[in-house]
Amino acid sequence: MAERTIDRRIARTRATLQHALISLIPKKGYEAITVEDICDVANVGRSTFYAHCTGKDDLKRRGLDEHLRALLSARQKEALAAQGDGRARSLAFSLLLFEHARDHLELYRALAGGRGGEVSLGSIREILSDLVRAELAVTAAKNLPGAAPREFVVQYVVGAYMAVLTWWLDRGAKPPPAEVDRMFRRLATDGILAHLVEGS
Amino acid sequence: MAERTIDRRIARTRATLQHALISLIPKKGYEAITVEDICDVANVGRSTFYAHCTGKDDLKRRGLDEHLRALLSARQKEALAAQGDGRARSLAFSLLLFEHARDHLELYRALAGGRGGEVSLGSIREILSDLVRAELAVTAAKNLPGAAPREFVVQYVVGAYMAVLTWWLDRGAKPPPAEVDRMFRRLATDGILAHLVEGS
DNA sequence: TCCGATACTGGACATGAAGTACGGAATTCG
DNA sequence: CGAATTCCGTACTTCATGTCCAGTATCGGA
Repeated sequence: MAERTIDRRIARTRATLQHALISLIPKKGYEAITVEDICDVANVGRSTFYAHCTGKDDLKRRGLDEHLRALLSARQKEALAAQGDGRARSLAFSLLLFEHARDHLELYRALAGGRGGEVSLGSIREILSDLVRAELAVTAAKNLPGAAPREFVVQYVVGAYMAVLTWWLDRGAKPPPAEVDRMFRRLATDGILAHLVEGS
Repeated sequence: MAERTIDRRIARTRATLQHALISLIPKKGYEAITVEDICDVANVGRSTFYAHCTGKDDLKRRGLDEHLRALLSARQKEALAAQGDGRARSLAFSLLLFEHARDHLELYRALAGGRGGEVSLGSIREILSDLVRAELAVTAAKNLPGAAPREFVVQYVVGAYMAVLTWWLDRGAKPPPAEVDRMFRRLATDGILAHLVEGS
């Protein structure tokens, strides 16, 4: 309502700043980047920078949120399609996110890979936690006595996934998403024991 | 060889600085802490601080390393004992680290819990990766075709463990270490599927 | 016990980044 | 085209970092 059509200058500046930040992260590492660096690369005055966001973290968060929104909508569609299919595949987010990461490799590598990724990984982690939590709520009717609490399982799965994702990204996203997805879901559902004894 | 007996003044100063940092983290969060804050709490001149370490991160790392060394030696003993037993228990580090964390709750909560934990978690993550890697090298003779690469499994397991550990710490380490250890190792070895259908 | 060596004090200083403020130039929208 | 908005560039304040140094306290060895 408030913002009908965004001024082209604003859009340009924001996009330029985003791109500048992303391009800077692999070179210096997120922590070492200064606001002046970003403005320098983007050819934008520092005053202008502060007119758009309150700092480095803010800029990063905006960019990440924007891209994750796209993934979320895709995930929504997938979920609906799976419901139509009759039964949703477990850990459905996995393949989706792997593919999304591959499609925006530079972005993800900058945001989540190696050093300096901790900040934005928090956002992804939370979103994933919600997805897994919802999925477990359907699959596991209630907490069995003696079993691990649901939140425990959520943390377990999401933590494992995040680790695998960043590892995959750091190594250049070599194996195709489908394969990485298969490996992850196999480990998660059947455990490492099954993985060790059987082969495929 | 070089440092026979450490000067008492040095030992005092270092310990005081460590304690000051630890006590500050829960209040302000690691990122917001300044060197002056630490010196203020510790009643130590800033010059003195820089005579001992190069900065905030350095101080933190030293403290963590020191405490992890203790754990490592314990782990070594455990590993030897298990070998004498005939067969080492899988994921042996789990119980050990949970117990160690409980015994140094404040330290771990400050270092690994909530916000500001990302820095030092890196150290723990690396150490754990080494342990798991070594364990897998024994258990899984070689990479089966079609199976996930060993490093993939390592990242998976360590990521899951770190997530569970920080979750446990953030919630006050309520369940006893033995129970958390059991839940984790069950999930890791048998997968979440087994956890969902069976109870215990 | 005493003395040389070593570590701490406390303050001054340089550096560099974070934010803020504002007049004038450029661009956009209607 | 004209009014409104945005951007530029510069200057300024604030704050934390890191270094340096002379004086003082404390330690370890003889």
